[in-house]
Amino acid sequence: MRDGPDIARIASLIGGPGRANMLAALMSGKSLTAGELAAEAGVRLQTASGHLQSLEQGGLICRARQGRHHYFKLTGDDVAQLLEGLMGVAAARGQLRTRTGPRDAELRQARVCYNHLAGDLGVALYDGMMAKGFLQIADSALVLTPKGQRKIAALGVEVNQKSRAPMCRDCLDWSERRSHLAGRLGRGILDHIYAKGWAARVEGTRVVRFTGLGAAAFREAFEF
Amino acid sequence: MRDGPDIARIASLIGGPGRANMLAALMSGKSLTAGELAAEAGVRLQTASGHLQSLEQGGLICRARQGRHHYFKLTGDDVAQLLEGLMGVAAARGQLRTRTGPRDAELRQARVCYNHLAGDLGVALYDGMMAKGFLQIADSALVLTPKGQRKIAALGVEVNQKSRAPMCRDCLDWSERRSHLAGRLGRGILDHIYAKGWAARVEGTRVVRFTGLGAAAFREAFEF
DNA sequence: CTGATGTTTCGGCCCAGGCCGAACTATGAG
DNA sequence: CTCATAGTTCGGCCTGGGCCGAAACATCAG
Repeated sequence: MRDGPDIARIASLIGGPGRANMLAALMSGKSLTAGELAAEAGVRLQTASGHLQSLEQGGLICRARQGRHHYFKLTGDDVAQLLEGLMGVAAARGQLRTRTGPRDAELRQARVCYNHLAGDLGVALYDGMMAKGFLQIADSALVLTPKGQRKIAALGVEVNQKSRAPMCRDCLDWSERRSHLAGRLGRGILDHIYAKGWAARVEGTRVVRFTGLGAAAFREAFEF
Repeated sequence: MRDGPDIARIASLIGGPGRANMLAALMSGKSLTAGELAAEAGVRLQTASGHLQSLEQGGLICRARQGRHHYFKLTGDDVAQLLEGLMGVAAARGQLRTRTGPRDAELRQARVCYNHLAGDLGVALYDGMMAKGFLQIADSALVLTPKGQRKIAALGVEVNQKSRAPMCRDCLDWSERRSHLAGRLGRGILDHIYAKGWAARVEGTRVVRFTGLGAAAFREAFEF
């Protein structure tokens, strides 16, 4: 089977433990510097530098130089989705890195999944919007109902209209085994959460930490 | 970033050139024996045997013994989808294995993509069903319209109702840069094509070879 | 200019993993 | 039973790639 695109190159790129950790870190959606990524991956800077070059050359990440810093991010949604898929398969196969710690609880509570909200709260939001009739599954595909559209507009959630990415997409959580909301709307809602000051990212992790009031306001706004 | 499922193990499993070739071969949807897979990957049997064990242990493929043959197939749609995603990213990054030959033309014409039809003809079918109002994109998600449901029923296409997989899904071609139809319906249609004798698989490849009459009947039935 | 910080390049060590030849096990055909 | 075919296990060779220390390069702050 010598036909088709070269899967192996890309997969082996992701497959190195160092590079995989870096990519996982970049799933936060933020741009990170070489040093930060080295720390995430637990390797020295030189090693990281090499990996980052490989990933860049492979087209999985791209680099923006700013002064003496080099910021890296995933090249696009397709890469993020691929990594998500990998996590899904890995999780389904029980390939969890057995490590439960204090940070873990917060991660399960609310974390960022590339550009949208995941974790308990993400799942709750999804379920709530489904129950209230804002979202609906039409023929196994997720749709924002007219009622949902009005709700979103009323709340002032801004959704990127230009992107060709799907409006709603469900994204399978590896911690919960349930769906949460991704796609342009998922991103818009997370941005809205930040903008309203309901929650903030915990530096250096994927944890999204809600304030007490913020969590309440969030639940009230989206009625779940 | 020590949290989350262990991406690296799975990715590196796919990343080995030998194993990647085997997986690509299994994307045909057919079960293949160890020997066939060894040939596909271009390695000796002993090597293949080792790889197959790794893949099995990693949960990407499963084995069915039948006499002295061991048949392997992908464990599920999620794995196939993951591989598809990899192909997509690889193709988008221009990582095509530059190899054009006589077989290539047929592959671009009509081939199997795990369990549904891809290639020129697959894309044409998709476009046609869209144009005729059998399929529709509702909020960036693919839906089979009532009209489409009647059509499918009239043709006698059998769709697996039990599976929880989506009814319609679009699947991005790496040869065309366009969508074709996947999901339960995509599978049902391909089965229908075989059942009607419109086309048959070319042994050992992903090529789907239509007969002259078969191609005409296919186009007429689905009105494209 | 000098010094501090962030990143890359170079050279070398080392080991995991790919591959194969040869021998062994299982199933089937006669 | 014997022979043939499909697959696995074992042992060894060898390359590729991961990682690091040291040194070079780049950018900024004085």
